[in-house]
Formats: sequence, C-alpha cells, structure tokens
Amino acid sequence: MSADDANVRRPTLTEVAALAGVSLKTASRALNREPNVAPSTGRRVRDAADMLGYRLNGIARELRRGATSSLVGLVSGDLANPFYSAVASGIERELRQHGLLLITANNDEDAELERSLVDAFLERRVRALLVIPSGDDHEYLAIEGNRGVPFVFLDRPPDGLAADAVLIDNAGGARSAGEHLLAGGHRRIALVADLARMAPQRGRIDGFVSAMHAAGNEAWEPYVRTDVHDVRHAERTVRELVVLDPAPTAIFTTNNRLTTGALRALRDLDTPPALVGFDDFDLADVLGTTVVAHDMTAIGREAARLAYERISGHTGPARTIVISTSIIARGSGERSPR
Amino acid sequence: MSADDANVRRPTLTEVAALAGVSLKTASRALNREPNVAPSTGRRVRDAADMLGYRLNGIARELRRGATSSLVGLVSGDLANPFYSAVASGIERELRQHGLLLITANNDEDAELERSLVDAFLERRVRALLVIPSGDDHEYLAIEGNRGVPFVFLDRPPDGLAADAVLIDNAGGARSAGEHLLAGGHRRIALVADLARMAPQRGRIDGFVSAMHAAGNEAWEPYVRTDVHDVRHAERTVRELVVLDPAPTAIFTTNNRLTTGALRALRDLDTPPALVGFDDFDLADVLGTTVVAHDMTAIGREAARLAYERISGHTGPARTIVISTSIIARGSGERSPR
DNA sequence: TCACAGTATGACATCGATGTCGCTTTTGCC
DNA sequence: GGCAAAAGCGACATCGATGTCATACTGTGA
Repeated sequence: MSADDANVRRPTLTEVAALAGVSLKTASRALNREPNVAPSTGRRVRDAADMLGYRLNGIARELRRGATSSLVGLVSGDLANPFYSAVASGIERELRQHGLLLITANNDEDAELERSLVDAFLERRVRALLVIPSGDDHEYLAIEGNRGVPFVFLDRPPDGLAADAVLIDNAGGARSAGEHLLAGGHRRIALVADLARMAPQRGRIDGFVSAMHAAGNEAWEPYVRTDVHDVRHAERTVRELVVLDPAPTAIFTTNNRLTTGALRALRDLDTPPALVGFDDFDLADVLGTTVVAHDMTAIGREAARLAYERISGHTGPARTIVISTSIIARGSGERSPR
Repeated sequence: MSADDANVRRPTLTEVAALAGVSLKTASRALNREPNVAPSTGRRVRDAADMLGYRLNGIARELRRGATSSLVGLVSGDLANPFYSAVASGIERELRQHGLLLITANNDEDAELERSLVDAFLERRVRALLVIPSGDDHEYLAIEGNRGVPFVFLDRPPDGLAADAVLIDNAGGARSAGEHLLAGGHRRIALVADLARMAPQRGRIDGFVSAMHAAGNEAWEPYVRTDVHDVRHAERTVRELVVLDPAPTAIFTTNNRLTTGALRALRDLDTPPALVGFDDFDLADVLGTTVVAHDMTAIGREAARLAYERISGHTGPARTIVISTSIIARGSGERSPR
C-alpha cells in the first residue's frame, strides 16, 4: 500500500500493455515472439517492458499452461556427503539440457521428513521426483506413482512399487572386493558395514559373504561389524578390530564414510591390514586406497534421463539400470597378510 | 483427452467439493482447517479428498496468495566441488527451518549462463536469490535487487551493487599461511593460485604477498604461478616448480582443487616441499595436510539467514559477514626447508 | 417472541498469464 | 477493381486456488 510496497511489486503484463498502448493479449504475443505482431508494435511492447523492468510471472504461466512446473525434485541425504552431491551434480547437468531445474531437499535420513518433503514437492507440481530413499517403506508413494508424476529411485530399489530405478551393482562390487582380498592371500577379513537394514548395504554384505562362501573361507566370521553408521563409529570399530588376537589381516568397508573412519584408525599403524573400500573418493589415489569404484555422476545422469523420458510421455514397464563397479587397485588392498 | 490422460490429471478442489456435496469455498476451508466449518462437513470433505487422491495445487495457491513461491535459488559452481556442496548443504538446512526449499543451478563458471539462470529463477518468483558468482560484473542484477527479491552474494563481493554478502577472510587466511611458512624458516615459497581475476583469489594472493613484504622476503617472487584453474593444471605446475634450481622449499595453494593437484604432484617425492593449502578438505587429517580452514557450512547458513531476514521484511543497508579462517597444522606445512 | 450475535455456507471476483475466437485491415492475385 | 487469404489486434474465458461479502441458520437473552 505504501510507496515502498508499490516499488516492490513487479509490473504485470497488463501494465506493460497499457504503457505500450496495446491490449494485454498483444503484449503477450509480442513478448513471446508469436507470429502476427507488427514489428513496430513488437518493439513498442518490448521497450515498455524494459522500461518497467517487467519480468514474466512464471507461476501464472505455469498455472495457465497446465499446472505443471519445470522443476524436478530430488530428495536425498545431506549434500555434504560427496556421494549425494556427485549424484545431484549428474542430475542437474542432465536436466539443464532439457530446460529443467533441480530442487533438492535433505531427508536427514528420516522417513517421516522424507515423506513430507515428497508431499511438498508434489504440491509444487514437480515434473518428476527422484528419490534416494532413507526408509524401506515406499508404499506411501504408490498412489502418486500412478497419477502422472514419474518417480525414479536412486541407489535403493523401490519396495512394493513399480518405478524406474538406477542402482549400483552392490553385490557384484562387494563380491569382487572379497575375491580381491582372498586372491591376495587373506583369510581373516573384517567386514565393516553400515546399517544392514538399508538395501545397498544388504547387497554389499551379501556379495562379500558370497565371495567368502565360494572360497570356502570361514575365517572372516568373527570380524563382522554391521550397523556402523558414521565416521567416528567406524574409526572406533576399526581400532577395536586391529587389536584383536588374532587380528584381521584385511578390512572391507562398505561405503565412503566407513572407509574414511578406517583410514583414520589405520593412519598410525606400522603394519596396517589391507583395506578395500566401497565407493571411490577424492584423493584416494594420493592415499593409495584400493576401492570399489562406480560412476556416481552417471547414476544421477541416468536417473535424470529416465525421468525425462517419462516426462516426455514414455510409458511402459518400470526399468532398472544397474551401474557397474570396478576395483581400482592403489596399494592398500594389495598389502599381503603379515 | 484419452482415458489415460484423464487418469493422469490430478483432481481439482472443485471436484472434491462436488463429491463432498459442498461448495468450492467450503472445501477450501475444510482442507485448510479454517474456522467455521461444521465438523461433519470437514470430515466429509477430507474423505472426498482422500478418495480422489487430491493434492493441493501449490502453483495456483501461490499465484493467488501473492505470486511468490517458497523457493530460494542458489546459483553456484558444480556441486561436485565439495566447497559448493558444503555451502549448499548449509543453506538447505537453514532454509528448511523456515519452510523454504532450495533450487540449485550450476553456472558452469560461465557468466552468460549464470545470467540466464538468474533470469529463470526470477521468473519462477523465488523469494531470494543466493549467488556464488562466476563473473565480476554484477550490474545485471542491479535492477532486480531493487525490486523486492533479496540477493545474497557468497564468497565473492557484489560488484557495483549494494547487496548482502558472506565472505571468507581470504586475505587474512592467506597472510597467516604465508606467516606460518616464514616462521618455519621458508623463504623460497611458491604461490600456486587460480584465476587471478576472481576476487577471492585476488584476496588470497594479496594476503600472501603482504606477508612476504612484511617479512622483507623477496625469494618467493620467481615462484608465482597464477591462473591455474584445475586439478591437472595444478599437478603439472607443481611438478614443474619442484624441479627448478633452486627449488622452492614450500608451496601455498589457494584453493582445494589446487591443493589436490599439488598433493598428486608431491606424492612420490622423497623430500617434498612444505605445503599449505587454502580450504580444508576431507581426509586432510589422514594425509597430514596443513590447511587454512574455514567453516563452509557456516557460509551457507549465514547467507540463508541474511536472505531470510530480508524475506521477513528486514530493510536497511547491505550487510557483509566475514567468515574467519584458521590454520590447522597437520604436518605438511611444518616441514622445514631442506 | 424478537432482536442479535455468531456460525456455517456459498456466489463471485481475483491473482497474471495464455488460448479461442472474432473483427478489422492489409496484402496478393486474377 | 474486386475478392479471398492472411496479418494484426482485442474481448473474453480460463487455469485452480483464496479473499470478500452476502445470506441462511442457530442459539441466547430480554
């Protein structure tokens, strides 16, 4: 109401039209460069728009055009974790090519919060929803999935829901890590895993175990530690492992956080056990850490691609893309049992 | 038009109202839990909404409520860079407390793209815009800044524009890095810096140089390398530096990418020069790398806080928050000149 | 019983753009 | 010069919600 407020309000198309001395519709046509506008009229309208500092109201446009925005939502864990941020980066790059923008929200690993974020995104009429779920119960998405908003699951398979997914070959990667250590002569191999209730972790645990079984090795069994959920906990766990008698001669950590913790624990040891970590990370080369690597950016890119295909009208059964893994030997995984 | 499309369309409030046998407005009141709705009516409306899988159209609501969304935009570099993702994480956490969501877009270090992303965000009527600018010319934001959309600059000061900003004490941090190395007895100290046209880099270069001047040291001058823009280039540059005769006894790298490159280059050296890097990074403790640290999450948090204050109506002159730095000695910066 | 406050509800305008349709005015061509 | 087609423009409805205001009903106190 005050002069201040008037300054703050953005001009509407109606005002631009009035200044240019044309009708609302003609102004709209001119700014959108639609055909059948006289060049002189077009110029007059655009000048008026510039003069007023006019900017289109995308909200109004989207309402009129079909109540659907050009936003794609991503619900994931904290972007401070390089895994999530690398995935987000891959998504963003792919979406941008199609003129779509990415909204991100952090579920804080809390299923309740995740649910309300998904709600918030759906109310904003995102075109697609990409989720790296924290929980296991995805039933609550079932209704949505059938109502025109495409869902893509990343890293964790949809549970009780037919939806596109991009997964990592967790079992395969973990199995090859196990085989790699076995081939190096290790038998007492410790497994340090995150929350076993999370599907990717289950896959990695199973893959590792199957490698052990295939080799007829049982010496690893006393050294299994699961539900290790953060860096500090991992560091503590590994410190405890290495002072056992007999101590494990090798350690397999099942994600980047746990590997970080293990590296901290092993830092000052004279004869550290061998170490293989799932997930590659920055500077692993400098540290000489052997990892099970996979292309995190590709996960995001592929997920965005699947989503875009659905947005563009693709129908058909749910697809699953599995991103392959490969061992990168950098030394830590090649230390022989002492 | 097909049956399929009909399935895909989300029901509108009008349809919910019809099913519940009440008027549009009453349905609106019931779902928003406004007063003066009979309990039985409220229940009937909510049941109808559930039955139809109704979800509010946030776009329509926002248009009606004032053409402004609950989104805040962030234009930054690639989230794959841990600096940007840490900042984004800090922003997102702070915004969430106020019910705001974060839209991110990567400017690819391109001023033109940045400009168009800002445009896109403004068209979507973001409540505030946070920018880690790639270019130096921020004039193009001047009109916007005065039109009610608060701007906050992160990491780089607004140029020719009065806007809130959150900066790092670049000069101070770099000066203390220089002093730290001088105190360790170094004289031939190499400076490896990123694009000197970017303000933060200028600040870091200036801070370093001022420390050298204050100490009356000139032996660093042959070892200045600026406009080193990526990890590979940094690695190459450092490889070239260490084989000079006389070689520098210490190196100061002015951001995380350059430090990474330097670490790669120095990896295999028997007697590496001392190294101090600007920006802390994951596993720097394990690598024993001395750094000039600062709280990246805090940068995001403070920026979001400033933005939120403006959104909430705060007016007044532009504010600048400077995030302090501190040296974390981990070994690499304490190696003495050979 | 009447007046009146308060409750429950609905009709209609509105936010700012775009789509449809219709009315003039040019333009092109025989 | 005449006529059809195309160009140029505007009036009005519309997207899906919310705000305003009017109205009908309910209960209470004099």
